[in-house]
Order: sequence, then C-alpha cells, then structure tokens
Amino acid sequence: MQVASWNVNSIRTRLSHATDWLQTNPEVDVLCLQETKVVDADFPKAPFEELGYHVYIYGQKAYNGVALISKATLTDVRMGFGAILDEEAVGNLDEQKRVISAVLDGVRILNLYVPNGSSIGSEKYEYKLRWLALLKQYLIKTLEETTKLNVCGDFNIALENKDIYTDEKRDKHIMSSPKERETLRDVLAVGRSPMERDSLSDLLGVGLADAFRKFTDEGGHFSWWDYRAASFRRNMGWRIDHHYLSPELYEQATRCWIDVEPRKLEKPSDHTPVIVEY
Amino acid sequence: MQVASWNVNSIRTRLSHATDWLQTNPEVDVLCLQETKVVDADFPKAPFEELGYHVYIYGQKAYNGVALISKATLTDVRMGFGAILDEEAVGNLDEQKRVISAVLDGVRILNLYVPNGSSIGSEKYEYKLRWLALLKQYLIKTLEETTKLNVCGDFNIALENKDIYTDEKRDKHIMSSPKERETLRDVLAVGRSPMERDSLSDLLGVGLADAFRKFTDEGGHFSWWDYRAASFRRNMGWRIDHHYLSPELYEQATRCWIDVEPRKLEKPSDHTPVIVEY
DNA sequence: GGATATGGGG
DNA sequence: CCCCATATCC
Repeated sequence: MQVASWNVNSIRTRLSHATDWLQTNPEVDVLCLQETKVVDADFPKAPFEELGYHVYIYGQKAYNGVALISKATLTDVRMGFGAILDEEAVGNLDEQKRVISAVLDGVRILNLYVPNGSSIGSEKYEYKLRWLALLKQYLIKTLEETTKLNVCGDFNIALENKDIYTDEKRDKHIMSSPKERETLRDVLAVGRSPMERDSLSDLLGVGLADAFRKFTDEGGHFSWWDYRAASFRRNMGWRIDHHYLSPELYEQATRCWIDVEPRKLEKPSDHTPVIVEY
Repeated sequence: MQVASWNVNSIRTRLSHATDWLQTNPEVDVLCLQETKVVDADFPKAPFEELGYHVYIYGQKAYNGVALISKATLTDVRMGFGAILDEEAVGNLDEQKRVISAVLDGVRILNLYVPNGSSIGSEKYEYKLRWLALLKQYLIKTLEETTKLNVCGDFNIALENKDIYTDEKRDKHIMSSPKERETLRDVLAVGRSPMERDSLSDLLGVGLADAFRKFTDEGGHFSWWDYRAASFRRNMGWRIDHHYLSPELYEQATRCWIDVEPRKLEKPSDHTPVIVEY
C-alpha cells in the first residue's frame, strides 16, 4: 500500500499536475492533498473520478483545505478536530480546514496541513503551537482505537538541521525554531512516557516515527523550496512534508521517498510529493 | 509591403502569440500593436529584437499603450497627438497612450487605439468623441505632408451593420451608435468637402478609405469577439480593427484580410490581426 | 514568487 | 471572461 502527501498550493491551478502524477504513479493508493484552496462545491472532483478515484474533501475559500484521493472507497471519513474532540477543546481551531482522515485496509490515514506560523512570536505562531497541542489530544484519542496510523501532510516544521539546506538563522526561523521542534516532538511522542521520549533506543515502543528516516540518515533531502530567490534551482530546500507512522506501521514500512519531478514542471507547486509504502 | 494591426490585450501576456505570429507571417513588414498595457521600461523588446525586428513603443501602466514592430528601421517616429498638435488643442488627450506613428518607404503608418467609450452618454463616451475630433485635426496636419498614409488600429467602431454579428440594439450599443459612426465618417472624410462626403462616387478623390472594403462587400468578417458568452465559438464578432488608406495607397492596395488563427489559441487576445498589403 | 480576493475596466 | 492593480498569505 502506498500513501502520498502533496501540498499542491491550489488544486484548481495544479489540477493537471495532480491527475498526471496519479497516472504516472498508479501504485499510489491514496493521495493526501493540502492547500487545496477551494470550497467543496468548487473542488474539481470529476477529473479524479474519471480516472477511477474517490474524492474526499474538506475545504474553504482561498486558504488551507485538505483532500483525500483514493483508488478504493475509504471508510470512517472525519473532517476537522471536532469529529472526535469536544467543541470546547477545539475552540476556533476548526475554522481553518486543515484536518481530514479516513481508513483504508485497517490503516487510519490522517492528512494534516499544519499552520505555517508566519514568524516567531507572532499571533500566527501562537496559533500554530495551540494547533499542535490540540493535534496531540486528537492523536491520543485516535490511538485509543487504532494501532495502524499514518499521520502525513505539510507539517511546516523541519525537525532536524540536516532537513534544511542551511544552518543560518535556524533558531530564529519559522519552521525550525526550537519551540516548534520541541512541540512537534512532544506531539509525536504520544503514548510514550517522559523518560521514553528522551531515549532513542525505544523508538518503536510507542509514539510516531518519521518513515523517511527509517531508510536514510542523509541530509539534503527536501520536499519544499520557496518560490523566491530561485530556491529550487539552487536546491535551497526544506524537508517539512512528512509521514509519521505508529510502531506497527513503521515496522511494516518498505520505502519512503520524495518525488522531485513535479517541482520541475511549469507553474509547479512549491512542494513536491512524499510517498510511503508499507 | 504588409502592415498588420493587432490589439494584443497585454503584450506581456501575449508575448509568445506575437512572436510566433511574426515568425509564421514573415512577409509582414510592420506589426502595429494596441493595448500593450505596459510602461516602456517593462516592454519585452528583446524577444522581438532577437527575431530581427525594431521596436518602437509608447506605453503606460495597466491601460492602453501602442507599439510598432518593424523589420526595417522606421523614421520620424511620433508619440501622441502632441508631437504635431498644440498643447492647448491636445489638452488631456495624450495622458492615455493611444497614438504612435512612423514612416517606412515613404508611407506614414499611424497606429491608433481609439477609446472604447464604455456606454453611450457616459463620460468615457464623450472622451471618445472628443478624442476622435482631435484625431481629425491630427490627420489634417499629417495629410499636409504625406500623400501615403495608412491609419490603422483598434477603432472600437463598426461603421456598417454588416460588420456586426447582429442587428440587435445596434443604435444603443457602444461601437455602433449613430453618433460614433458619424463622427468616425467625418474623421475619415478629411480633405473632402461636405458635398463630396455625401457622394460615394468620389471615394478616391480625398479622405481615407477602408482597405478591407476594397476587396469584399461581404458581411460576417470580424476582428473582435468578446471574451464573454462564448462569443468566438458562436462567431458573435465585430469588425472594429481597420486599415484606412489615403487615396494613393488605397489604389495600390493588393490585399486586406483578417487572420482568425490567433483567436483560436490558448489564452488568446480578444482581437485578431488585420493585415493590409500594398 | 505565486496563490488567493476584491475592484475597475473592456 | 480575462486583463490589470492592490492586498494578504506563505
């Protein structure tokens, strides 16, 4: 089974890229999209359905928006944190459409578009941290019912220095600040005791692990390049799109890779797909 | 010698259409562009120069703008009415960049983007009529020095009913109202006495004549189709782009035709080129 | 730099 | 319907 994650930065603008990519990647069972930037009524479902895919969407006008494109029917589709968390806990964090999840072959696929956070200390930064805190509650609840969980999407966080093209201003940069990294690490540690979190030895015991890192320790692998400053040409990228797997799935993972090709097309998204196989 | 007129509705958006068209129409000596919609500093001259053309521009930000693209060097290039008319007479009518002219092989080519006029009775309508009145003065002065004059461009006026796809609301429609037609007919009658203007018999004596009408009386030939209402597919067009020739040139004219092909391209201009040969 | 929205223009 | 401009977001 293959699951792909791709922030398309507008599904309407990137429609042919997405359908072309599915056709050249027929082994992908589920394509998780972020930043579809379209209300559900205007989502171009037909082009995917004509290729034989099922389409599950959770969108809004202009910003955010997530979708699942699947060869097989998905079950127990959930939109937003509110699907399983209390209204009170969710607060305003479902106003932005960033969470969709569903089940295929006993695996729950959770597709996320984590807030960008703008700049450290900003209101949006605080929103990002609050959002991640709620995500932790969402994961705790999800893991009560599932042992096979694939949490993927645009995390807008690079956990390790080698996931960024440069070391410059790393600590003061959005997507790599210590606080963001700590917060995400804490989120991924769901189910692990504080002591376990500090030990690298028991990675598979509980918590979620980065599928990409099962297969390589190398740096210099990126999934996002800023449109500005010719970043892609100069390979000034970041690895911020991830597949985090529950222990059982992590053990079963056979591959995880980044397909750089779509970033080379005309009018590309600034992100490129990341695929995991298990 | 061939001269083409084409309202490209943004030269930056239509750059490849324009360069492609020149390459498939190598017999065109001068391409007159309207609605270039770009300040001179940002006009994409290089792509034309790399094909061996000379570029003469008179543009502004966002609106209007005219240009001459020529295989040979042009002489006595003039921008705006103010190049030959008094400041007082011109008033504010050079604020919008709509007039460029130059000489090739003893022929003065005058490239115009006549105001659209918005709707009958509007402020813009009055501007259009005032602009045409000034054009008449400009032509009178020009004809004092030239016997070979080719006045071309987007006139935003269809002089005859057969130049429009329908008869509906013609009298109340911008581009076909009686007043606009009278005004343009009066402009074209430069040099003819009031009595001559009423006589069709002496068309070649003085004044300017429609090159396209030298070769056919047929209706249904159009140079512009509104982007809206699938006008092109339904051939709901207007012939509003013209080549008006002084008597000497009119006699020498060997062809005048509309090339509909560019209107069929992806992201086309709403206008298509009109070419005259003499 | 490229996506969105809105508003003016045709 | 498709230009442009401005503004916000990333």
